[in-house]
Amino acid sequence: MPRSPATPPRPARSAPEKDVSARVSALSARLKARGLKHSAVRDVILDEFFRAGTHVSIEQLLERVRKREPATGYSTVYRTLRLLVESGDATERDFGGAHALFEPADSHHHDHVVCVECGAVREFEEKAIEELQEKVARRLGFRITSHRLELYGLCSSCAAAGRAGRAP
Amino acid sequence: MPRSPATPPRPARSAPEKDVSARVSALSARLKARGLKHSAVRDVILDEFFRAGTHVSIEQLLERVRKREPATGYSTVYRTLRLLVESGDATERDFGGAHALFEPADSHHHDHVVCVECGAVREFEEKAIEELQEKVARRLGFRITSHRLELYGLCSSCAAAGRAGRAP
DNA sequence: TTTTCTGCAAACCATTTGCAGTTAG
DNA sequence: CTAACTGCAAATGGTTTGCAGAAAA
Repeated sequence: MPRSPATPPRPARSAPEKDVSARVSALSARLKARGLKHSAVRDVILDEFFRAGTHVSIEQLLERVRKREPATGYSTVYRTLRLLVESGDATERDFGGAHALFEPADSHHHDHVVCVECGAVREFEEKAIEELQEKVARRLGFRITSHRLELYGLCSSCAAAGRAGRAP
Repeated sequence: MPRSPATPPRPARSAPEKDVSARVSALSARLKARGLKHSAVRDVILDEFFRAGTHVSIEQLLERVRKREPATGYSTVYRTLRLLVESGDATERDFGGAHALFEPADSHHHDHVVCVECGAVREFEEKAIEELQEKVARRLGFRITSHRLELYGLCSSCAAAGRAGRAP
């Protein structure tokens, strides 16, 4: 039962202002077309979600959102994220930790490397691996619809920290 | 949130008698050395677990065990499996379904292909993929300690059934 | 007004654990 | 007799859902 740290310390890249607001308003329009209503809280959730740019848990996102909308409840964030997943704008990931993590759904497929020490998540793409997966599937007579590839280990910082010990 | 069927219909290979009993008694001895006691119920659980030969959930295993030891409780199976995982004799898997699945820990590493229709699980080994994973890790500065690769799709039977429709 | 949104609290549910009685050694 | 084992029932803990009031359209 691998347990990943509750709060990945490394903030990672965050999306540039323009990208985020454009994305949010486009999405907002799409939601409206679905007959859904507009709301301030939801806007903040969307904004913070796409601004985070990394894999965030509901709790982490809630924390960010509450800085702007203090009364926000867990369920609202939960339901909004669910909405995004259903509309295909977010992807739910389970890296074995306690909580599920969510990330904006990019158009391009990618897999993940997860640091078991600090929880940092990096993405990668390796065409050759995908091809080999297809080959294996063919060999076994399977028609693959999706896959899941995650590498677990130590990121360079944590590996270095480990070698050096934790002395100040 | 992928939901895999509760009861994989395909029984898959089951280990030959001799292998199982040998394995069970060896394990039993090892447990005794740990200061643990011998018990009829536990023996049945071990026997059924290694006899199953495939990925089984606690519930599935419990069902088999109860045919021989009707009074057996869920927690006992749970605790025995936990014991096996800790001793390195079993591996816990999570293919996204409701329950965790367990399989005897073989010495050789392997990955899985899972049929999303019937829940069948096949194992495979692809050295080339492992090597590419190492390459990717090196590129990103990670020291990999483990990984997880699962292919999801339709097995040949389910694919065929799908093409033919469900007519009798 | 009507429909959707929200926060809160309760419900879910697989998994864990506490407990008291049973059993192996 | 002591320590481990067992079944049962209750506790956990993240995730979902029911509900009544608030807010859009």
